[in-house]
Amino acid sequence: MATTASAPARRGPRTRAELLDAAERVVLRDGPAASMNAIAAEAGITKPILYRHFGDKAGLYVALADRHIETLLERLRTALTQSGTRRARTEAAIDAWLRLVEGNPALYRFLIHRGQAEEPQVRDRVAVFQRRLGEALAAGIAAELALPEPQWPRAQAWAHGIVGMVQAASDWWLDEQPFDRAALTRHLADLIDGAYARA
Amino acid sequence: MATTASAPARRGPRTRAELLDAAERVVLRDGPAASMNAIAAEAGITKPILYRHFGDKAGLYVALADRHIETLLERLRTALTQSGTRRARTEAAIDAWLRLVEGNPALYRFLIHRGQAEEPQVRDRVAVFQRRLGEALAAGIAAELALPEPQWPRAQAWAHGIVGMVQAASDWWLDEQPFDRAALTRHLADLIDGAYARA
DNA sequence: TGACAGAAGTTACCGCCGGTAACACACTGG
DNA sequence: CCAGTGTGTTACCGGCGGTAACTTCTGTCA
Repeated sequence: MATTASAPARRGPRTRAELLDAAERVVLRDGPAASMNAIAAEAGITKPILYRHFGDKAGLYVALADRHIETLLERLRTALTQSGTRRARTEAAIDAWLRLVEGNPALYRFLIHRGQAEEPQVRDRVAVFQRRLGEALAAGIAAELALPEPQWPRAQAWAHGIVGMVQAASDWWLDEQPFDRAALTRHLADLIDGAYARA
Repeated sequence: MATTASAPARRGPRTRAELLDAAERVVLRDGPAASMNAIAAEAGITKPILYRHFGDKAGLYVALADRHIETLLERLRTALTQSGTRRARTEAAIDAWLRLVEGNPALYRFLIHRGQAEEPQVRDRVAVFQRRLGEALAAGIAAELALPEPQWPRAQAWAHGIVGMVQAASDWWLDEQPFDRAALTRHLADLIDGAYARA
């Protein structure tokens, strides 16, 4: 039916990248509840091929996330190691994150909001991303403060906390938008800077 | 089979509380992926009764969450309004949260970690809890700092950020446990207190 | 050129899920 | 005695993630 003479429907192999493109389109359109059938249809193929490529749904989602995670981690590391004041580094790192959030909320929700969850395996593997963010930030903080190794756990606690802070504030801000991105960056940097203690 | 003469299997009505008890047992045992069938079986009944009581899975989960949310919110409000130093209030609020996390990780994951998610309706309604935490904290901060109304959004940004901070730090800490609860409380209170800026 | 290995892709199925329709049984009040 | 109401059941629906088994195409090498 779908494959009449007028629609040759390519028999050749799809590349992994093409499949991921299709999957991304569907996920960004339907949210993380996107079904494997829908993704396969979007890619112009059927389910078993997806499973041959990615193993299971978790594998597909991880592959999807990996395309963006490295980019973002790199931007954060750049922000964290740039020259200038510590405050500038703080703001640059937060802003790198908020730009992603503002520019593509659907992608953000997919990446960090572990939207799918159903299967524990998916939750765990996607949660890894948040952990990697935290570890990257912990390294940045330890370097920033020149902390000796015994104090690393403290830096880790702070780092994972800060990642969660920016993430939760992003969620709230996406819904409410009471001010622009730059203002949120400032407010969060203020908080990390100890503005609450001084207020 | 399961209902032989030796097991009369009660024909009388189950109360809503009994059903919630059973649901809670299953959710804490199997995680948020617990199926309605499993919950019904645990309660000694069958699915349609659950649906008569709670409408759908989201309804059951909300009812389940509501049993604990008010308690926790009350504890937080108490901590936020107690007398003493600001630092003491900060630590008391964080510690109230961490006690729940440490005392019943499974319940914590269910409440805050929006584990289920599959259906958007469930996600949204469960996410409401985190929002309420944030709003309660925002009120506390606005009161603490005697902020005029125009500055409330700033307090909200901080509050929702801090809620996320404590939550993310809890997640990490539950897995790693590099120090005890009191130390985590101190570290997080330090961060809010501006220790990073002073370091 | 042609037989063939193997990748690419399909159909058809499995068990389970959330959710519902339709029916069976007890208990009460008129 | 019987209707009505609430409690429970069985049996089903469509759709999900995932898989087995088969077909069809394509490139390779004698």
